[in-house]
Amino acid sequence: MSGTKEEGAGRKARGEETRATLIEVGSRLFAKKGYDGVSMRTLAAAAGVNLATVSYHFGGKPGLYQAIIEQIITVRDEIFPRAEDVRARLEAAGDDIRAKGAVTDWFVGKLVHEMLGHSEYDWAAFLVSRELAQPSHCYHMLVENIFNPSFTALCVLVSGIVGDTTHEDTVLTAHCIIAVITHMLEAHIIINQRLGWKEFPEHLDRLDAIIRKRIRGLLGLPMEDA
Amino acid sequence: MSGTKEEGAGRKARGEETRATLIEVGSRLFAKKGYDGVSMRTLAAAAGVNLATVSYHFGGKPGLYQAIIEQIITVRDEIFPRAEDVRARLEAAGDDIRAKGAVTDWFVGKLVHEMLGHSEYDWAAFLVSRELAQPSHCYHMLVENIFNPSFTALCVLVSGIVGDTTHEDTVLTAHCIIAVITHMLEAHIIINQRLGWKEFPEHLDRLDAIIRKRIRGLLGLPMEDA
DNA sequence: ATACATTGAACAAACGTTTGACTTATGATT
DNA sequence: AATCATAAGTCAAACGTTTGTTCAATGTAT
Repeated sequence: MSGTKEEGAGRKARGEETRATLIEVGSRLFAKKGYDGVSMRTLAAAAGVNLATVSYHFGGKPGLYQAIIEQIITVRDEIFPRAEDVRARLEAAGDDIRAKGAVTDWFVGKLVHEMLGHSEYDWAAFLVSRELAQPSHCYHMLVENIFNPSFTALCVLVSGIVGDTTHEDTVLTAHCIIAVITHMLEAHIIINQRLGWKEFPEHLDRLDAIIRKRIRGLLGLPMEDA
Repeated sequence: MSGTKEEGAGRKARGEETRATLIEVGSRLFAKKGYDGVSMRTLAAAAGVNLATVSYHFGGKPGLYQAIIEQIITVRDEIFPRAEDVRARLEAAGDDIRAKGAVTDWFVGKLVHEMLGHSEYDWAAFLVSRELAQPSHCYHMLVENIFNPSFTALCVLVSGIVGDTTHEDTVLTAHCIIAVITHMLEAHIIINQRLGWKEFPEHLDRLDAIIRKRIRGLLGLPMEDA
């Protein structure tokens, strides 16, 4: 009776629904067109609210964008594996190379499903990855709360798989893995066109299998799990 | 006496130098801030010319952007290996796996040096790669003249190295290689910071060696050339 | 009655574009 | 050789829109 999500909003959360709508519509628009490519009027119209409503709730355009980033930060752990989990699985795997391969598969599989599948967070990943090439006023917040924790988890995986190597090798290899996932996101239009696919989610198993195989090879693991 | 490039411009090429300056300054600015993030006034000021000069030479903002894209297209072959060259080298390599590795090294090395080294074209690669995630009115021109020819060359390499496999595997593996190079470009700020480097060009040999190794692994080649 | 939410109207600033006058090499005419 | 008409290039100023933001008025549940 109290708070039905979609409609109603009977009692106290009258404006809370508007906030949520603006964050959702805004993140999709900003991800697709870029921060400067979206005007407040376009955004308000797409969300079905008045122009002034955005400024009322978020204080302005930068405020809405920051609210979107902050919301993404709160769900980071649902998208990206945590360093402790990676460490635990690696310790359980020990020196068994097949078990190590399984840890890699788990890691990559989670990224593929959360970032390339039709999860709630596909636009979020798109938006965040753009900040790398075109930093905004939220960049430092993202470095602290998204990029660095995710990178740490990835480094734990890489150094656990490839063993002793140089710091440079670990860092760059970790970024190779990020590269593959984010590129599939950014270039999904032309990739789907070249494969004759319509969208990734319909072929997620094939996509997952191929990416997993290539990242295994990249890490020096056996590419087939025979 | 006739046409000294930098200064003078005594005779007929009075405006030709301005055009070149605007294309160079424009490509750097568009690459860094995005099309919508650069105003005509900012651009004109950065180039040291009057605001109206841009419209005079290129007809407007979209005209300048298109001129930049067209100039990039003319130098594509200096950046990206051509499909015929890849095919020729692969045929010369035959079934020797070490020779195949050398072809891969040549391919990747060229990309690393042209796109990540301080070549003339580093900003061009940055600008073009953004079109994948955020297509402009020049997108189809880029697909025809840059993306498709480059992708074809890459597919020749991939299918020549990994042998018979599915079409999906070839396409996605080719994109994995593109992914690594373009990501190093897009994320160069945070990568350099994490490595304690200042800029890629100062460490190009290390960068080249590590990327080469990882892409060899990704393709199922031996990672060390022992 | 009160506090929160939404609305249409207006604001100054910045946007891309256009205009007309001024400057300057070039090529034909004297 | 000196002169002049022409065309190309540059510039300051203004054009009409669109931008993000603000404000006073209205609506609405508690």
